[in-house]
Amino acid sequence: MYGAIQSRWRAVNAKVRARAQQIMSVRVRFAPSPTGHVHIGNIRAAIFNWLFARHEGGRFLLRIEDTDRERSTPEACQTLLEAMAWLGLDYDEPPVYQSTRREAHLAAAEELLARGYAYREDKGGTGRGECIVFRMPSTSIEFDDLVKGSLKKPASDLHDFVIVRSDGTPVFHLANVVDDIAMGITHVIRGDDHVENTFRHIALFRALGAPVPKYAHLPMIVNRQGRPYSKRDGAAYVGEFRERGILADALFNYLALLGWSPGDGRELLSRRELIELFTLERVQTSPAQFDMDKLLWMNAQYMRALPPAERLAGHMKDLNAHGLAPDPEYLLRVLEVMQDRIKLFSQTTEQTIYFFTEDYPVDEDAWARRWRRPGVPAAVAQLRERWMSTPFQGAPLEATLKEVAAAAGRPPADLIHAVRLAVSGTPTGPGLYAMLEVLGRERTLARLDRALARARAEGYE
RNA sequence: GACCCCAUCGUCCAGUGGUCAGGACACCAGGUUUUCAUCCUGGAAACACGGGUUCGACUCCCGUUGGGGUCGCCA
Repeated sequence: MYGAIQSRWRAVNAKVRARAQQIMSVRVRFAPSPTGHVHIGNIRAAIFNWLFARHEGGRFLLRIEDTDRERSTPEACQTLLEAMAWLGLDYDEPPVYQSTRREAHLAAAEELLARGYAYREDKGGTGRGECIVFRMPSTSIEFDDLVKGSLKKPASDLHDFVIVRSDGTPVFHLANVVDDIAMGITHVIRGDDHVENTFRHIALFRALGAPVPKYAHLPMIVNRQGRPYSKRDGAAYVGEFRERGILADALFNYLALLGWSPGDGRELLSRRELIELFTLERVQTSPAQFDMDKLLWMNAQYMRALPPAERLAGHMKDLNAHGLAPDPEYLLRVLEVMQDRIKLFSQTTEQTIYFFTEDYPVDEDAWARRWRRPGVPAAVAQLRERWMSTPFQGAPLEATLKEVAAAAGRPPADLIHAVRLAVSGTPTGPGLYAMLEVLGRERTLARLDRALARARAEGYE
């Protein structure tokens, strides 16, 4: 008997909890205005919203605030959507285009008017006609910011503001709040630059009879001078990072760590781990300076962890973009000897050009430095003759070089560097013998012949 | 100017009254290597300043200084 009551109570209780859960379920949104490029500060806000939603098992929504018809072109929206997709910021409901919600915004304004929360006015007698002004309450407004703590504004600092322009279009504040209500937003996670707006927004929520969401204001991403990071400070838009060959996962990981950390020192975090660890409580209160060096380092970590096929594709793409289309098998061998030397896909061609064409740049200073040494050209000439019949593999090539060097009474390094410059044009790169193996005998000998001829022409011997 | 926010190595973060103030990037040195990159080892490097509170402050409070944000019929 008692057990039955208890189990029934448990069932009811579970139902109540489930219902409460449904009502309270987290709903956040990213609400950018499409401008044709997506700033890292904005996308970082999107990332935090996304992580929060995923961590809480809530929903992440997208609202495109395209009411500024000047900038909000279809292309700009497309850029935004592409950036989201590239970073894997998937949203749980179809995007809401704010420009389609004008009627709702104006209806809300009418309601505020009807209920005395707003009034019509020809502000300052500008002759522009009547606009609708929201009447701020005569009491102070206070709220608990999830990252900044308690924030308060006395009534004396709160001023009435326009919610519908004299041309009949709704202003940002009105549209933003009306849409947040319609979308059932429970948490507003946005940039620091919105804190002042929050007091107005809270007043609007109340006047509209809607529950006020929780707020979390993120510190800004700044430049070396502590000012908001802009395109003048380097890559600032998502598209630029993508073009430079930065991996989406690396950028995501790096941005997640700008203003937040799990607290245990871990930095290389998978998406899964980020979701699991993310909490607003651990969000930093002070601004963070963007550090490209660290992003580059992180990108290198992600690159080497990439599945081989994806790595190959990434490098191939850059080569293709430069008009090169090497055989995948051959490219694979090149990458094998290049090891961790390429840190960005976008630098592939630049660093491996000599593997694919005879038209590669030569570091003139290094070339002269290596070839002008007396006896070097002659020794290389001998080496070239020996290599005609040496099995073209690392060990024998190395043995031969050392023999020739010894016979010429020179350290092997002298020949190694001279040969390196001759066959690759650059003083840096993979181990010489591995490089020669990939290049093959024919190309190697031809390049040595050219170098020898050049040395002769320049009077080196 | 008014209102608000912020303040630990060069940078990003740990640190929530008692620590030799820790990690990462960058930097420097050494090792590995023919070079470069990687990798390994080591090093230099910070609590803005001044008052309190306390037996004891990087940690709490106040002020100063410095930086930033907001003050639109932009979003």
